[in-house]
Amino acid sequence: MTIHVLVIDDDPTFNAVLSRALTRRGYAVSSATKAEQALSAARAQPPGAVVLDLNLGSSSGLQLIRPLLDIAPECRIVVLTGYASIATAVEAIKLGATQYFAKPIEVEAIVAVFDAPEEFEEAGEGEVPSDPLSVGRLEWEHIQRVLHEHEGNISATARALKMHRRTLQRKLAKRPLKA
Amino acid sequence: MTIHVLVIDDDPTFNAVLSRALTRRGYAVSSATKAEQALSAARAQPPGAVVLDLNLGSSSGLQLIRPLLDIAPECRIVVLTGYASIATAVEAIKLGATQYFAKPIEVEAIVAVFDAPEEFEEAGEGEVPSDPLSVGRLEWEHIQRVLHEHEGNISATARALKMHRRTLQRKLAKRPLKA
DNA sequence: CGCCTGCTGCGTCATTCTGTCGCAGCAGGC
DNA sequence: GCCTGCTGCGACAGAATGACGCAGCAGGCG
Repeated sequence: MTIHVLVIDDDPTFNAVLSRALTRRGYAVSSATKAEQALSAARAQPPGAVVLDLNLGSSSGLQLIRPLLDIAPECRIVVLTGYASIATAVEAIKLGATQYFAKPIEVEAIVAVFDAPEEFEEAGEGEVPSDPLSVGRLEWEHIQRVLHEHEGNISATARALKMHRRTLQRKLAKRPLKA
Repeated sequence: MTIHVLVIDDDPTFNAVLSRALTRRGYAVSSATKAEQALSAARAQPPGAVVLDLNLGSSSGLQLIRPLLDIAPECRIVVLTGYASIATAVEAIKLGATQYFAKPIEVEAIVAVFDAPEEFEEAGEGEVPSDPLSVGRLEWEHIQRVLHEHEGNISATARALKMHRRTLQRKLAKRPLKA
C-alpha cells in the first residue's frame, strides 16, 4: 500500500523539489504552504507521513504537530528546519514528532524514517559526538533556549542575555553554523 | 516532601559543585561517576530526578535512561552534556528523558524542570529562569571546559572549538566576564 | 647534536561584527 | 485615542576576528 506523504513548507520551490523526489521513490505526495491549508489537506486525506518545516510565515510548524496527530494518530512527522536548535528539537519530539532534522538533509534520511519499523529505539544515529560544540554553535543553542523560554519575545530575551536587541536580531537572522 | 536527585557525571568535581548547588536549594542529592554505580544507587534509593551526563567514560548516558526509568518510572531525567547534538537530543527524549541541555547551563534551568507541573507541553516550562548565562560568560565557561579536557593545550582546544588560535589566545588573555 | 614537529606568544591588516541610535509601524490594554 | 512594549531595520564609529606569519621553545628521534 502506498504511503501518502504531506509536505508542509512555506517555500513552494522546496515543496516541489521534495515532492518530486518522494514521488520518484514511490510515495503519493501532496503539499501545503500554509498552516490552515495543511490541516485542510490532512482532513481531506489523512497522511501516513508528514514533512514539516518550522517556519510557516507567521506561524510555527510546532503548533501543527498536535492537530496533525489528532487527525492521523499513526502518522510519522519529520520536522525539517533551516534554523535548527536543541530547544525546538526537544519540544517537537515531546509534542509527538518522530524525527527532527536540520536543513539541508538528504532525502534518503527522510524516507528512512518513513520506512523504519515501529519502536526503533536503537537506531544508532544518536552517537555522542566526539567534538564539543563550536563557540558559535553553543551561542546559537543558548540563544534559542532562552528565546524559547521567553516564548519568542526578542526584547525580553535580549535583556535576559544582556545583549543589544539589534545584535540579537542580527544573530537570529543568520542561518546557524554547522555543529 | 524532599525530592531526591541523583547526579551522574564522570567528572567528580562537576558532581560536587552541582550537588552542592542542589543541596543549597533544598534537594537531597547523591551522585555517581560510573554507569553501574549509578544504577546501584538508583536501586538503593529510587530518585525523583536525575541529572545525567552523556559521556561516562566508555559508556553512553543514553543507555542509562531506560534502566533508570524501569527503576523509577516517574523520575525526571535531565540530560546535560558538553557534547550536545540535535541527534542525541532527539534520541534522549524518545528514550524518555524529560529535558536535554548543552553544558554550560545555569542551575535554575535544571531545577525548573524538576519543579515543573506535569505535562507542561507548551513552551513556558512552568517558570522562566531568572538569570540565564550571558553569551560572554557561556563562551568563557565552554572554552575553559574544553581547554581543561585538552590539558591546557591551546592549539588542540582551538581546533576542537573550530576557532582561530589567535582569537582563542586573545579571549584567554582577557578577564572572564561577569555572568 | 641536529632535525623535525607541534606548541606558544604576539604584531599587523583587511574584513566583519557589535553597540548605539533611532525611525516607523503594529498590537494590546485602558 | 493614547500609551507602552515589541518588532524590523538602516547607518555609523569602534571593536573584534580571521588570516598570516615571525620567532622561540620543548620534546622526540636518528
